[in-house]
Amino acid sequence: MSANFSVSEENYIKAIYHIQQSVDTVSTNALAEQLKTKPASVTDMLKKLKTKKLLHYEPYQGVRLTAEGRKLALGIVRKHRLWEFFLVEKLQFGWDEVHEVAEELEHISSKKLIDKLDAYLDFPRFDPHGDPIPDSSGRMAAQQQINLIDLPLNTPAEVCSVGSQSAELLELLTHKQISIGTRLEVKKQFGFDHSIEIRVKNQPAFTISQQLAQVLFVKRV
Amino acid sequence: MSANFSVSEENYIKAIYHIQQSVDTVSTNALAEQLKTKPASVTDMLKKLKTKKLLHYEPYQGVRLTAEGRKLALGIVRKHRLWEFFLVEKLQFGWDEVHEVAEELEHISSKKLIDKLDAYLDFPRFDPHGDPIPDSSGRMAAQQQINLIDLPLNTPAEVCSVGSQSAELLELLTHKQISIGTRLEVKKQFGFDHSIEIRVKNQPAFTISQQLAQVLFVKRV
DNA sequence: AAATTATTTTAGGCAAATCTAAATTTTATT
DNA sequence: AATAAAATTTAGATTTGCCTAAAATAATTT
Repeated sequence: MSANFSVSEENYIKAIYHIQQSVDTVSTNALAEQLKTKPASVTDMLKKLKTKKLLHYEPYQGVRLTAEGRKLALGIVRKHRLWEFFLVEKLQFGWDEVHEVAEELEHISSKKLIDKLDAYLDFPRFDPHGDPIPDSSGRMAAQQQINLIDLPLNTPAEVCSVGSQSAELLELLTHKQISIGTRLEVKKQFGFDHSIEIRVKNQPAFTISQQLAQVLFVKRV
Repeated sequence: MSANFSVSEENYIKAIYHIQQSVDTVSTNALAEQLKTKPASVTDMLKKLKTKKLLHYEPYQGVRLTAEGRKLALGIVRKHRLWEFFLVEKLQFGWDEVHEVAEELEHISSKKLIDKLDAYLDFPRFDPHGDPIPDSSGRMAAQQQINLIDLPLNTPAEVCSVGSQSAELLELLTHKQISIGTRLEVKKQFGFDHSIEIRVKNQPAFTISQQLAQVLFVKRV
């Protein structure tokens, strides 16, 4: 039954899946940038993947995965995250050095392999970055969000929710230029007042209070 | 330093390596058959691999790996056999169902991965088929040959050497249609006279004496 | 030694996945 | 609404790895 796709095709499907986490329709340019290729190449591949019914695509209208495409994407994500878990848990890799290797391993096709690996690892639900691992039928836990207070030092993360909607909080966030999607790392933690020093992009680091940190939820990136 | 080769290139190098175990120089046809491709395609690839200095090749003269080619081949063999060991030992695959999956895994490029896997498996010296696993510098134990007497029941094996050259022995072997390369399995062992019943390919099983079995050396296949 | 057969190489093409440059369509701006 | 800018697609090439058919070379047989 389940067809056989090239590494390239799988990478396109995976990239579309990831971009669709934040926008409904994926643009040719966004895909080209993500895949480090040229827009013209993307167009070619989209036409091919459309004939394979993995995505909805009309010229100039962007692209969305079909149910079948999503299923394939979840299979690849499952493999990627299980292999990452294996590398960290069993082979003692650091969680920050597993991505590249998993990018290769995720294209190994044997379903039996991945299901046996899953069982061997005792069906982990989150990978070393905190991202949920789809089970063999494609279901997975909601995105794991952690409190900024609990984010380890020097771990890239992205603000994904804020624990209050008060005007005062929003004013403070605006002033600090923090919003949903802001990427940051914690550089220092001060035990005295539990304040933390964070760094956004390449800007200079600055300090935020315990009270503020406690209402910010992030996911590792 | 170590360059990056395509899956196809690696498969050619590996095939040449294996064929060179029994003959010094590998013919285009032999390679084509092993790789399930056409001789013309082989010629193309040989020309390419020659420019990469992985092999010695002159038109019509067959091919031999260079030291560099051999090193690459040993790296691939190492990966293949370590993954096979992993699949059987940790993931509970049967030893007869790991080959295909290992054919894919052997092309994962990370050296760090394979060295960590090696350590995790506690540096095994033989894979589940009894073939030796090269260490990280390419050294490996001699081919594991065992006496036919010691071959477990129902284990496919191949005759690889004969412990005597006597005419009488050769006559007997000819009559039983056993030669180097014959594939067989032991189906029964009789304690009374230590004779064993063996089966060659799909032919009916037949019995051979203890004396004969003792001079036949096989390797698992 | 000549002729036949088998092996190997060359020549010319094809499909996948990419690229650059040019044309087209959409979106944004005046 | 017209124009400028941005995004996207088309057209035409390139590379890799494979193919078939034909030519060249080597090996075998008579």
